Amino acid sequence: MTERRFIRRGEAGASERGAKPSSRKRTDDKRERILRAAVKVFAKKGFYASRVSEIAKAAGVADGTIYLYFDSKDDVLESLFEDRTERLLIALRTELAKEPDPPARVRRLIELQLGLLDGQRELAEVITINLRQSTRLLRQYGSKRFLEYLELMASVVSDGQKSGHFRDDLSARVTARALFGALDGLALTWALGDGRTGGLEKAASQLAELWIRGLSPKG
Amino acid sequence: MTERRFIRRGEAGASERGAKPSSRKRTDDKRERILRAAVKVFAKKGFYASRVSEIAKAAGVADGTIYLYFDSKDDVLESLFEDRTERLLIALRTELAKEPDPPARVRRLIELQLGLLDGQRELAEVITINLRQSTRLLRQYGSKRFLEYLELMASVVSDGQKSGHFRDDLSARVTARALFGALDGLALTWALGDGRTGGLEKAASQLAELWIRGLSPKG
DNA sequence: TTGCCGTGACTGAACGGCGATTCATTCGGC
DNA sequence: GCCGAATGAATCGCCGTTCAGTCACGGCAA
Repeated sequence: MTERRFIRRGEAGASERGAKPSSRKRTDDKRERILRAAVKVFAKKGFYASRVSEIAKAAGVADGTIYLYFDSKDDVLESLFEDRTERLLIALRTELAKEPDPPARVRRLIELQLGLLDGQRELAEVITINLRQSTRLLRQYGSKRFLEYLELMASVVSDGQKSGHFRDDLSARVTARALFGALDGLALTWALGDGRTGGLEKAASQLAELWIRGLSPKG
Repeated sequence: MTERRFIRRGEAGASERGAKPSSRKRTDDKRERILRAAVKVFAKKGFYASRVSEIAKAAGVADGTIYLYFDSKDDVLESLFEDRTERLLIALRTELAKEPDPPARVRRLIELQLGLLDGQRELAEVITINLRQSTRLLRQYGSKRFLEYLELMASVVSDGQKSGHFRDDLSARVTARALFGALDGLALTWALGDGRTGGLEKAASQLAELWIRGLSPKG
């Protein structure tokens, strides 16, 4: 018998004064709390070495509670990706729509992707490392969000080619994959290394310079 | 876990240092056979989903035999990586030593790394995916072979900067990480995708073009 | 207002399967 | 016969998942 009672409801942070009276709904912020805890735990130990009980503990819920919100441990990881990648894609699409100049779009793409991870070392670690933990997840994603992502990058390149801003002797798809890899690799080494906020920012700027010149037409 | 490594003199391959006459009677090429089997199995199912018994079966040995050559399942992956990366590093160093022209060295680097994987889809998969499976392995490697590798790449860049062949407004280290990422990402998508022999070759050529121009000085 | 239910979110100890590792035994060359 | 290599069935600890209970809350009747 544990003595201490768990704080039921999210109202621990009492700010919810006049909020929903329907407090006991399962749709609390519990799900999000679990996801956040999962990021921390997965980042620290990796998916397979992480115990469901650790996530539960970090989230401040009981082990069983996790299964009220997710089907399985796998599902936690999967949902995490789904959720975070979705956000990233939306942000990218919105931002890129505002910028017509191809070189500037490439720069924006790079800055956005790295900028979103900067200051979120743990998330960066989960995304760059754990994505590859389960082949299943990767293969599955390989045909959904991930490809969608690559597609977005490739379109930035091919648009630039069509308008004559970029050389056209390169496959947009290959270029996109390489760019994705470059960003991913940078994020990975950063996450495993110092992981200091701001570190990625400078790298982003340099990388943009490099790619823009690399893509420039011969003239 | 285990820090000590038995170097069980699997003299099948490496005619490296101190080529000992094959005096070991029973120490066949078993070690190498196990490693080869591990590549197949890991590539197919991923490290964590692979069973030691499966590797044993694929290698044509008993489960217990694996523990005569390796400390643990982890050690199999680690040894695999150690072994294969070593070969790659040696090949790269040898080849790069022959080539003095900086742009050509970059091209060579790219062609070699991708060329070695081309036609070895399974190995590519293990290296690009499974390397990230255990954070432990990755972190540990992060300070050994992996850094050695990045160092090599960075030196190609900084040498070119010193001689004035490359622009010097980029950090050689950042550039190296990005290049590594680009190669890794290309290999990854290739391995997960069609994985056809020859596919990487064309990509390598394009990537080289891109990077060489990206690194070129303002001119 | 008070007290009594019904509901269902939440809990966490216990279960059960699984698979890495072990080790008593066998094998085969010298 | 001796010795080390090889075997593979048995072990055993671990951890994802379950589920029988707990209890907070809101509703409702008196």
